[in-house]
Amino acid sequence: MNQPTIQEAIKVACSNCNLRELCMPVGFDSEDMQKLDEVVATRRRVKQGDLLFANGEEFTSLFAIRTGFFKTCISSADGREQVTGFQMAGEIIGLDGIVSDFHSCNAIALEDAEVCVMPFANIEDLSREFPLLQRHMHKVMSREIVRENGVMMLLGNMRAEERLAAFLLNLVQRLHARGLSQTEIVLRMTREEIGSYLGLKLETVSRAFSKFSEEGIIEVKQRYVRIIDPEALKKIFNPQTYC
Amino acid sequence: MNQPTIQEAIKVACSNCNLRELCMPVGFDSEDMQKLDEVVATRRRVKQGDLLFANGEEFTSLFAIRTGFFKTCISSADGREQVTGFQMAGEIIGLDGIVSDFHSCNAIALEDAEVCVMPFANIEDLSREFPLLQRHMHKVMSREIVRENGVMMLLGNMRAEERLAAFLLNLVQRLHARGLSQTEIVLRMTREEIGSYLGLKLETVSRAFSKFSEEGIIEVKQRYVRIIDPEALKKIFNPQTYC
DNA sequence: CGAGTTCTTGACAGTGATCAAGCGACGTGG
DNA sequence: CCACGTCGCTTGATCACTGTCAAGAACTCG
Repeated sequence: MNQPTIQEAIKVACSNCNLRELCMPVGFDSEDMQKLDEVVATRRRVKQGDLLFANGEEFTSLFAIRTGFFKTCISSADGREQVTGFQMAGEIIGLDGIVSDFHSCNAIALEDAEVCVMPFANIEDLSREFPLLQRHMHKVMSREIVRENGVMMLLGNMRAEERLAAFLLNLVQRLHARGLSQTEIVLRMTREEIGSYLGLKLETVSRAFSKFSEEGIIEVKQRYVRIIDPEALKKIFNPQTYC
Repeated sequence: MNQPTIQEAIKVACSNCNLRELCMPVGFDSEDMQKLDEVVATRRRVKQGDLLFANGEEFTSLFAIRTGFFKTCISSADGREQVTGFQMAGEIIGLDGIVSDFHSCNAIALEDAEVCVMPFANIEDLSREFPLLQRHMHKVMSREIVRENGVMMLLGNMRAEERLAAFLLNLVQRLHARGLSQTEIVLRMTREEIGSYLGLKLETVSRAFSKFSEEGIIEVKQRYVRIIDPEALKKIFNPQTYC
């Protein structure tokens, strides 16, 4: 579980990465793009179940996910765990560490993964040189703040089925943005992890899946989920708009 | 409610502001400090109940709170409201707007307030010039992300009394950092607003206050709260550490 | 001083948690 | 390739915390 992960020396450039539009700013000419490649020091592989970083670990780098799927989670002193997010290809992970120079959550790979290691010092240096990169980093952080605002709404105001509907819609939307199906999902996380993210117990998550399935809104078979009636899901998530 | 707020032309400098250490980076020499004064364009007064900015409004500036107390909140399509934070003197408000150039929440003054208007363009320009300022802004955003992670833990895993204990401890700690009492609070928000922040109904908040009061942990009289037994509060918030 | 807002408290209801049992999928090793 | 063990998932029964509804008290502010 805790073993050090393989550090790879392959130096691969953002400039010819097909995920560039997801994790890097757009609008660079090819010359500047070369310089921008310096944000990525190395790549690193993380096996399923392994930590990308852990709570209390020193913060040095942000990570751009190239392949794979992560969860971030925090635990309270008495051992209760809260999943704070699920991250997929093209997303940036590690922002929690900036404020104190130590990570305040665990990042765990839910499937074998590869990340680009971006030393934060490089990011800050290049941000001073390239306003586009500076702006991009600000937007990445602001986006995370806004996402968490939305989660607070989920956790504070929504009922179990609304939360799950919102979760599925968000997931499918992000997967679709990556060229995957708008209707079919293979979940990378357990019912318990979904429940932790949504402030529910795994049984409640399971029951909500079953209910949606009975109502013909989705088809569920373990980790496989097919969305049959996305409008019905949106209606559950957001009743008023549809009344 | 929505009327435009008074824009004041008084140009006041960070360099001789007693809140500088709360909202600005430390370690500047006096010459650089002069330049840093350029982040603040003007000040603005906001009356109790008025909006500092509203959901959907164009984002141009961050605001540093000089005096007063704010809440930020979002509403779902069907009108449910979620308070996403309470902000006090020295704190920065408006980070939600960076990602899309539009604000995604409402910021409402809970008492008459004055803020420093910091055009974001100024902040970005000066951040490129002053690494200390750049680092500071990154930390401010990261701190907000980490704070929201903590709220997710509250909302997802804690029970009503744990949430209220955490809320009171957090509030008193922030007030103490501003030179106010460690034991006495005058709440600026209603039970309903506290409840919204904590994912509870106002009656539940009221009952938790009453329970703490009966147990001799706090003394409550409407908005006035005195913490008699902070250790008991910490124990409620975080049971395991004390067993 | 009075109207309206905020807060408290009680009674009851409902959503989701808890406890429990069994099923199904998957991976490993014989 | 099959048997078996483990882990994850489903489903049922019951319980408890918090929500809802209601009424009245206390406070605030014009």
